[in-house]
Amino acid sequence: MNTLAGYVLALHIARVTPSASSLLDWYARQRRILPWRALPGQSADPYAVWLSEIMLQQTTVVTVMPYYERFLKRYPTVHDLAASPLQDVLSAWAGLGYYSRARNLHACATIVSARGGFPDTVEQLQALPGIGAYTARAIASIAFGVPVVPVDGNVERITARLHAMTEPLPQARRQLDKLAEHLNHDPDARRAPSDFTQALFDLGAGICTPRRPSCLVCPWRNPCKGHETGDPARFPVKAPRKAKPERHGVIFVIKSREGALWLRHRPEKGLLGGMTEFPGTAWLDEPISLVHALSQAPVALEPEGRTWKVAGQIRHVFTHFVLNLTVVNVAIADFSPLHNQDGFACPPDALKDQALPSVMNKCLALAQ
DNA sequence: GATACGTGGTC
DNA sequence: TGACCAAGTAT
Repeated sequence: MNTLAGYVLALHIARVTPSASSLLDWYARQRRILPWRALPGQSADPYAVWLSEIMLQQTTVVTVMPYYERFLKRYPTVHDLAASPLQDVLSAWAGLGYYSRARNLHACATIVSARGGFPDTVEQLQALPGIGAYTARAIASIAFGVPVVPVDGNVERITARLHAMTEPLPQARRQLDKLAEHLNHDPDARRAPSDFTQALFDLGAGICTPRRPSCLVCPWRNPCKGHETGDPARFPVKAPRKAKPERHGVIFVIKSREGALWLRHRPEKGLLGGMTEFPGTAWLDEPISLVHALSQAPVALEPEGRTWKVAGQIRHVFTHFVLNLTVVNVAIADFSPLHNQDGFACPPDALKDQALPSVMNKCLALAQ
């Protein structure tokens, strides 16, 4: 950092110095009870903290809750998770999104189980699959009492508001990291790393919220420059996002007389990596003609006894594109003609154990 | 640094 | 209705 930038930064920090003790006092009264969170005076279980942190990446607490409970019941320890086949883990993760998390979760569990437990330093944690700069610091501070501040969306928002930062994200990220780190210079924060980290999360989730922050009851209202501007909700400033392109495809829900469905596994990497899907065309920028698509069905649709029908269309929004799928129902006597195709027959009662992502459940719902 | 990577809820 | 948002990571 050059001298001028350093000077400007020092000036900001000198002007905005919230006290850790006021936040910790607020947290002692207002802390949320969460299943992965230790009660006051107890120490957190690293496995529970890790599992919750991975699930909570870009995902709300409400969404995570039932998945977390199910996972903990199914995999009580990291060793149980490590011993499970990846497909079972993907099935348990299905619907939660960002499926590389589930693949990395399993890989991480294997390593941790083999070494006999989680490491307790930021550096060693961050070397594990699926654990980046944020999660390593979250686990280290919450589970092991290491005095570091994990910078997630909450901490970014709180910090950007404290300093009324006008530099837009994501460019401002490096500067926000620096400013957030200074929160930890307060000895009161360093004395209680676990509580301080979780207090920041709760402040971000309950008070310093994205849309309508409740500044009147905020323990850090006083030094907050964002509050001083009268419109704290405009921080952090964000760069405009790019428009999502549309993609199109046709998908076949092929059902046998006995009610079994023909499924296949997606490639291990990339979009919905390792998840289960119905066979179909590639997803392309332009709509594909139905006639052309039908020729790509895994089974010929002509012979007597096989019927097909367009069930309808589904529209599904992914992170970086919008997918339009035409769902075609195909009725077939049995799966013998598909024997050499890429895929497998799934009996009705085995469907719940499949790793079907939400987009595929949407197709299934339409087909039935 | 930019891009790929899901989903469901809210206003 | 659509745009934004949620405890980010890997490449």
